[in-house]
Amino acid sequence: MPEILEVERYRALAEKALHRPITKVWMIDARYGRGGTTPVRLRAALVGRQFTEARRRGKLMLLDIEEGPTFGVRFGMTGGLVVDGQQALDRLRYGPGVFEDKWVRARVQFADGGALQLHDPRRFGSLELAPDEQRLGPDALMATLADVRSALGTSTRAGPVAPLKARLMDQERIAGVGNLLADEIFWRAGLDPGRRTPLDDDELRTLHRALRSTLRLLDRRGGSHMGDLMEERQPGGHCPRDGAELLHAQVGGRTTYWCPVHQH
DNA sequence: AGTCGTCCTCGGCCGC
DNA sequence: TGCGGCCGAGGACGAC
Repeated sequence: MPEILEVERYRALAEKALHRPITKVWMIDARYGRGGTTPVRLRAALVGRQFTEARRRGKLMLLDIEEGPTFGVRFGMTGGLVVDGQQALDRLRYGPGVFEDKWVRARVQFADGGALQLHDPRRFGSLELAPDEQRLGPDALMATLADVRSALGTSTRAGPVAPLKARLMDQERIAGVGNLLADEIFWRAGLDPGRRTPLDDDELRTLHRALRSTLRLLDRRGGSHMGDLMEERQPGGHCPRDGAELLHAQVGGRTTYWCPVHQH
Protein backbone atom coordinates (compact mmCIF):
# COMPACT_ATOMS: atom_id res chain seq x y z
CA MET A 1 0.00 0.00 0.00
CA PRO A 2 1.20 3.53 -0.46
CA GLU A 3 3.27 4.51 2.50
CA ILE A 4 5.70 7.41 2.50
CA LEU A 5 8.10 5.88 -0.05
CA GLU A 6 5.36 5.26 -2.59
CA VAL A 7 3.76 8.67 -2.07
CA GLU A 8 7.15 10.26 -2.68
CA ARG A 9 7.24 8.50 -6.06
CA TYR A 10 3.76 9.77 -6.78
CA ARG A 11 4.90 13.28 -5.91
CA ALA A 12 7.85 12.99 -8.29
CA LEU A 13 5.54 11.78 -11.06
CA ALA A 14 3.15 14.67 -10.34
CA GLU A 15 5.89 17.12 -11.30
CA LYS A 16 5.03 16.22 -14.89
CA ALA A 17 1.62 17.79 -14.24
CA LEU A 18 2.97 21.21 -13.25
CA HIS A 19 2.54 24.42 -15.27
CA ARG A 20 -0.04 22.93 -17.65
CA PRO A 21 -3.37 24.77 -18.00
CA ILE A 22 -6.30 22.70 -16.73
CA THR A 23 -9.35 22.53 -18.97
CA LYS A 24 -11.60 19.94 -17.34
CA VAL A 25 -12.01 18.19 -14.00
CA TRP A 26 -14.01 15.06 -13.38
CA MET A 27 -14.52 14.05 -9.78
CA ILE A 28 -16.39 10.91 -10.67
CA ASP A 29 -17.07 9.78 -7.13
CA ALA A 30 -18.53 12.64 -5.08
CA ARG A 31 -18.02 10.71 -1.84
CA TYR A 32 -14.29 10.75 -2.50
CA GLY A 33 -14.11 14.35 -1.27
CA ARG A 34 -13.23 15.20 2.33
CA GLY A 35 -13.69 18.34 4.36
CA GLY A 36 -16.40 19.80 2.17
CA THR A 37 -14.59 19.20 -1.11
CA THR A 38 -17.29 18.63 -3.70
CA PRO A 39 -17.01 18.14 -7.47
CA VAL A 40 -18.30 21.68 -8.00
CA ARG A 41 -15.73 23.24 -5.66
CA LEU A 42 -12.90 21.16 -7.09
CA ARG A 43 -13.81 22.24 -10.60
CA ALA A 44 -14.02 25.88 -9.53
CA ALA A 45 -10.58 25.67 -7.92
CA LEU A 46 -8.85 23.98 -10.85
CA VAL A 47 -10.37 24.79 -14.22
CA GLY A 48 -8.48 27.58 -16.01
CA ARG A 49 -5.55 27.37 -13.61
CA GLN A 50 -2.44 25.21 -13.28
CA PHE A 51 -0.48 23.34 -10.64
CA THR A 52 2.63 25.22 -9.56
CA GLU A 53 4.35 22.83 -7.17
CA ALA A 54 4.21 19.17 -6.13
CA ARG A 55 4.88 18.72 -2.41
CA ARG A 56 4.39 15.99 0.15
CA ARG A 57 4.10 15.72 3.90
CA GLY A 58 4.00 12.19 5.21
CA LYS A 59 1.48 10.29 3.13
CA LEU A 60 -0.33 13.43 2.00
CA MET A 61 0.47 14.65 -1.53
CA LEU A 62 0.04 18.39 -2.04
CA LEU A 63 -0.36 20.10 -5.39
CA ASP A 64 -0.33 23.88 -5.14
CA ILE A 65 -2.70 25.70 -7.44
CA GLU A 66 -1.87 29.14 -8.83
CA GLU A 67 -4.00 31.68 -6.98
CA GLY A 68 -5.99 29.00 -5.24
CA PRO A 69 -6.13 26.51 -2.37
CA THR A 70 -3.74 23.57 -2.31
CA PHE A 71 -5.07 20.31 -3.72
CA GLY A 72 -4.45 17.49 -1.23
CA VAL A 73 -4.56 13.79 -2.07
CA ARG A 74 -4.53 10.85 0.35
CA PHE A 75 -4.02 7.50 -1.33
CA GLY A 76 -5.31 5.24 1.43
CA MET A 77 -4.51 1.62 0.89
CA THR A 78 -4.77 1.07 -2.84
CA GLY A 79 -4.56 4.54 -4.34
CA GLY A 80 -2.44 5.13 -7.43
CA LEU A 81 -1.45 8.08 -9.58
CA VAL A 82 -1.39 8.12 -13.37
CA VAL A 83 -0.04 11.07 -15.37
CA ASP A 84 -0.37 11.02 -19.17
CA GLY A 85 -1.01 7.30 -19.00
CA GLN A 86 2.14 6.63 -17.00
CA GLN A 87 1.81 4.93 -13.59
CA ALA A 88 4.17 5.69 -10.72
CA LEU A 89 4.31 2.05 -9.63
CA ASP A 90 3.82 -1.25 -11.39
CA ARG A 91 1.49 -2.63 -8.78
CA LEU A 92 0.51 -2.21 -5.19
CA ARG A 93 0.33 -4.85 -2.56
CA TYR A 94 -3.26 -5.49 -1.41
CA GLY A 95 -4.61 -3.99 -4.61
CA PRO A 96 -5.92 -5.94 -7.58
CA GLY A 97 -2.75 -4.97 -9.44
CA VAL A 98 -4.47 -3.86 -12.60
CA PHE A 99 -5.78 -0.56 -13.88
CA GLU A 100 -9.48 -0.29 -14.63
CA ASP A 101 -11.40 2.80 -15.67
CA LYS A 102 -14.16 2.07 -13.17
CA TRP A 103 -11.68 2.62 -10.32
CA VAL A 104 -10.67 6.10 -11.45
CA ARG A 105 -12.04 8.45 -8.77
CA ALA A 106 -10.95 11.74 -10.35
CA ARG A 107 -9.38 13.00 -13.54
CA VAL A 108 -7.75 16.35 -14.32
CA GLN A 109 -7.53 17.16 -18.01
CA PHE A 110 -4.84 19.48 -19.40
CA ALA A 111 -5.11 21.75 -22.42
CA ASP A 112 -2.31 19.82 -24.14
CA GLY A 113 -4.39 16.62 -24.14
CA GLY A 114 -2.68 14.87 -21.22
CA ALA A 115 -4.32 14.07 -17.91
CA LEU A 116 -3.73 13.29 -14.26
CA GLN A 117 -5.82 10.43 -12.89
CA LEU A 118 -6.42 9.17 -9.37
CA HIS A 119 -7.07 5.43 -9.31
CA ASP A 120 -8.29 3.74 -6.12
CA PRO A 121 -10.08 0.36 -6.20
CA ARG A 122 -10.83 0.15 -2.49
CA ARG A 123 -11.63 3.81 -2.17
CA PHE A 124 -9.86 4.44 1.13
CA GLY A 125 -8.17 7.51 -0.29
CA SER A 126 -9.63 11.00 -0.48
CA LEU A 127 -9.32 14.45 -2.03
CA GLU A 128 -9.35 17.68 -0.10
CA LEU A 129 -8.92 21.32 -1.00
CA ALA A 130 -6.79 23.24 1.51
CA PRO A 131 -6.06 20.27 3.80
CA ASP A 132 -4.69 21.12 7.24
CA GLU A 133 -1.00 20.37 6.72
CA GLN A 134 -0.08 21.58 10.19
CA ARG A 135 -1.97 18.73 11.81
CA LEU A 136 0.69 16.34 10.54
CA GLY A 137 3.88 15.80 12.45
CA PRO A 138 7.35 16.20 10.95
CA ASP A 139 7.92 14.18 7.78
CA ALA A 140 9.40 10.74 8.49
CA LEU A 141 12.06 11.13 5.77
CA MET A 142 13.31 14.30 7.46
CA ALA A 143 12.75 13.35 11.10
CA THR A 144 15.57 14.30 13.45
CA LEU A 145 16.49 12.58 16.69
CA ALA A 146 14.73 15.41 18.50
CA ASP A 147 11.58 14.73 16.48
CA VAL A 148 11.69 11.04 17.40
CA ARG A 149 12.30 11.91 21.02
CA SER A 150 9.32 14.25 21.26
CA ALA A 151 7.08 11.80 19.40
CA LEU A 152 8.03 8.63 21.26
CA GLY A 153 10.00 9.74 24.27
CA THR A 154 9.14 9.50 27.90
CA SER A 155 5.55 10.17 28.72
CA THR A 156 5.34 12.04 32.00
CA ARG A 157 1.57 12.18 31.94
CA ALA A 158 -0.52 9.94 34.15
CA GLY A 159 -2.89 7.44 32.64
CA PRO A 160 -2.61 4.92 29.84
CA VAL A 161 0.30 5.15 27.42
CA ALA A 162 -0.13 3.94 23.85
CA PRO A 163 2.18 1.16 22.63
CA LEU A 164 5.28 2.26 20.71
CA LYS A 165 3.83 1.22 17.37
CA ALA A 166 0.66 3.28 17.84
CA ARG A 167 2.82 6.30 18.56
CA LEU A 168 5.10 5.79 15.55
CA MET A 169 2.08 5.38 13.28
CA ASP A 170 0.27 8.42 14.71
CA GLN A 171 0.50 10.83 11.79
CA GLU A 172 0.27 13.82 14.13
CA ARG A 173 3.49 12.73 15.86
CA ILE A 174 5.53 11.59 12.84
CA ALA A 175 4.00 11.67 9.36
CA GLY A 176 4.49 8.86 6.87
CA VAL A 177 5.00 5.52 8.63
CA GLY A 178 2.36 2.89 7.88
CA ASN A 179 1.84 -0.65 9.11
CA LEU A 180 4.44 -2.54 7.08
CA LEU A 181 7.18 0.04 7.57
CA ALA A 182 6.48 0.17 11.30
CA ASP A 183 6.95 -3.58 11.74
CA GLU A 184 10.17 -3.53 9.73
CA ILE A 185 11.55 -0.55 11.66
CA PHE A 186 10.88 -2.08 15.08
CA TRP A 187 12.32 -5.41 13.94
CA ARG A 188 15.53 -3.68 12.81
CA ALA A 189 15.69 -1.57 15.96
CA GLY A 190 15.21 -4.60 18.24
CA LEU A 191 12.25 -2.92 19.96
CA ASP A 192 8.97 -4.53 20.96
CA PRO A 193 6.17 -2.69 19.09
CA GLY A 194 3.74 -3.33 21.95
CA ARG A 195 5.99 -1.84 24.57
CA ARG A 196 4.52 0.91 26.75
CA THR A 197 7.48 1.73 28.97
CA PRO A 198 9.65 4.78 28.25
CA LEU A 199 12.62 4.53 25.89
CA ASP A 200 16.02 5.53 27.22
CA ASP A 201 18.40 7.72 25.25
CA ASP A 202 20.24 4.82 23.61
CA GLU A 203 16.97 3.26 22.50
CA LEU A 204 15.74 6.55 21.04
CA ARG A 205 18.97 6.85 19.08
CA THR A 206 18.61 3.25 17.85
CA LEU A 207 15.03 3.86 16.79
CA HIS A 208 15.94 7.07 14.97
CA ARG A 209 18.77 5.30 13.17
CA ALA A 210 16.46 2.39 12.24
CA LEU A 211 13.83 4.78 10.92
CA ARG A 212 16.35 6.49 8.65
CA SER A 213 18.18 3.39 7.47
CA THR A 214 15.00 1.36 6.88
CA LEU A 215 13.45 4.09 4.76
CA ARG A 216 16.66 4.50 2.77
CA LEU A 217 17.16 0.76 2.25
CA LEU A 218 13.57 -0.08 1.32
CA ASP A 219 13.44 2.84 -1.07
CA ARG A 220 16.54 1.47 -2.83
CA ARG A 221 14.94 -1.97 -2.95
CA GLY A 222 11.77 -0.58 -4.50
CA GLY A 223 9.22 0.16 -1.78
CA SER A 224 7.61 -0.37 1.63
CA HIS A 225 6.88 -4.03 0.94
CA MET A 226 10.56 -4.91 0.33
CA GLY A 227 11.49 -5.41 3.98
CA ASP A 228 13.22 -8.57 5.23
CA LEU A 229 10.26 -9.26 7.51
CA MET A 230 7.68 -9.12 4.73
CA GLU A 231 7.92 -12.72 3.59
CA GLU A 232 7.66 -14.06 7.14
CA ARG A 233 4.83 -11.75 8.07
CA GLN A 234 2.23 -14.52 8.33
CA PRO A 235 1.19 -17.02 11.01
CA GLY A 236 4.02 -19.50 11.56
CA GLY A 237 6.62 -17.15 10.06
CA HIS A 238 10.14 -17.03 11.50
CA CYS A 239 12.54 -14.24 12.36
CA PRO A 240 15.02 -13.81 9.49
CA ARG A 241 17.66 -12.79 12.03
CA ASP A 242 17.54 -15.54 14.66
CA GLY A 243 15.02 -18.09 13.42
CA ALA A 244 12.56 -17.75 16.30
CA GLU A 245 8.89 -18.13 15.45
CA LEU A 246 7.38 -14.65 15.15
CA LEU A 247 4.58 -13.55 17.44
CA HIS A 248 1.57 -11.76 16.01
CA ALA A 249 -1.21 -9.73 17.55
CA GLN A 250 -3.20 -6.55 17.10
CA VAL A 251 -1.12 -3.63 18.35
CA GLY A 252 -2.67 -0.19 18.19
CA GLY A 253 -5.49 -1.76 16.18
CA ARG A 254 -3.14 -3.09 13.48
CA THR A 255 -1.89 -6.58 12.66
CA THR A 256 1.65 -6.75 14.00
CA TYR A 257 4.47 -9.28 13.73
CA TRP A 258 7.57 -9.25 15.91
CA CYS A 259 10.36 -11.48 17.22
CA PRO A 260 10.17 -12.53 20.88
CA VAL A 261 13.93 -13.17 20.99
CA HIS A 262 15.53 -9.92 19.92
CA GLN A 263 12.75 -7.30 20.22
CA HIS A 264 12.29 -5.87 23.72
C1' DA B 1 -5.49 10.67 25.39
C1' DG B 2 -6.18 6.08 23.83
C1' DT B 3 -9.02 2.64 21.72
C1' DC B 4 -12.56 0.89 18.87
C1' DG B 5 -15.60 0.66 15.00
C1' DT B 6 -16.39 2.23 10.36
C1' DC B 7 -15.64 2.85 5.56
C1' DC B 8 -14.59 -0.33 0.86
C1' DT B 9 -13.30 -4.04 -2.19
C1' DC B 10 -10.83 -8.04 -3.40
C1' DG B 11 -8.41 -12.29 -2.65
C1' DG B 12 -8.10 -16.21 -0.07
C1' DC B 13 -9.98 -19.72 2.46
C1' DC B 14 -13.74 -22.31 4.49
C1' DG B 15 -17.21 -25.97 4.04
C1' DC B 16 -20.74 -28.26 1.47
C1' DT C 1 -13.78 -30.68 -8.06
C1' DG C 2 -16.56 -26.56 -7.93
C1' DC C 3 -18.69 -22.93 -6.07
C1' DG C 4 -21.00 -19.85 -2.75
C1' DG C 5 -20.13 -17.20 1.08
C1' DC C 6 -17.50 -15.08 4.73
C1' DC C 7 -13.46 -12.82 6.71
C1' DG C 8 -9.59 -9.88 7.01
C1' DA C 9 -6.32 -6.68 5.05
C1' DG C 10 -5.00 -1.58 5.07
C1' DG C 11 -5.23 4.34 6.51
C1' DA C 12 -7.83 7.88 8.54
C1' DC C 13 -11.36 9.63 11.25
C1' DG C 14 -15.34 10.09 14.37
C1' DA C 15 -17.31 8.39 18.60
C1' DC C 16 -16.70 6.94 23.22
